Amino acid sequence: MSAFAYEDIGVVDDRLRRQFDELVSGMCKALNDPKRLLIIYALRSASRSVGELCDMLGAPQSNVSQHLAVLRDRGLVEADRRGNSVFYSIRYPELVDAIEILRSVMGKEAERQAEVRL
Amino acid sequence: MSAFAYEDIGVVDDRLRRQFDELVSGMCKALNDPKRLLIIYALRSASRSVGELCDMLGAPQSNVSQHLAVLRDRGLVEADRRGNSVFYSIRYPELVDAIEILRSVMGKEAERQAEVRL
DNA sequence: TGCGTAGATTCGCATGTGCTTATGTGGTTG
DNA sequence: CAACCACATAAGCACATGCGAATCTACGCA
Repeated sequence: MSAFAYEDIGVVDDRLRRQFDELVSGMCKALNDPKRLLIIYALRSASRSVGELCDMLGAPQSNVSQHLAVLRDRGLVEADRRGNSVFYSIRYPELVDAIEILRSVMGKEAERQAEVRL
Repeated sequence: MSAFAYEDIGVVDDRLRRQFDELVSGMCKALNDPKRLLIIYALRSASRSVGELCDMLGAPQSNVSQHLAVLRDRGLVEADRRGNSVFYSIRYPELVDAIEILRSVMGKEAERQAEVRL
């Protein structure tokens, strides 16, 4: 594979590279955990307090708070204090769309793998 | 928050839980690395050999092969041996759509954070 | 002011992940 | 066959990440 092909191929430029670095550390990393996906899913239709999310997930409070911190620091969810509780809501509903695409791809891939095994 | 609220809230069932477990280990984990995103992006328009991808990413061959193994094991890319080289292509173009949604959300969030700092 | 509740944060640990170096393997060519 | 090429894989290390336990902070109320 000679260096002549470089022009045909195109080396990825640093701008795109940096953008994907940020994309991973900002969004993908936040979606890379089942509980965080469940949280986003739980907030899909309504905002919830931390206690409610703990009940829904069946996870200890500190754990849920830690996951919420990850989502909050990256701006994916919004915290709103009401009295003694803190209610969370998703800031970008499109996120759910992206997750749905991944779910659909996962479904197709599961089918394919089932076929292969025949 | 009393246990009475359970009926209003709804505990997430094990089915959804397992599905998100698989979603993370199957798809999200694969997308949780800048180089793997670059690989998918590079394969967006055409299939590429490992050597070409190495040139495009400017990464050592073993490293690229390892990333390709991650994508291949999860069925996100397809390997096709032609002579002495192996050409890879993406199996599900929708993946790029999902990535684009995340990119757009990242853009919005960057704007928002810039506003906050004013 | 003191107490109780809801939530956030810190710490230590076990586990996972990416990278480099080194080696193995399939296919082509002489 | 041997030499070579493109690629895959294994080993080891440095670093990140999720978790539970404990502690800290903010708010409401008597």
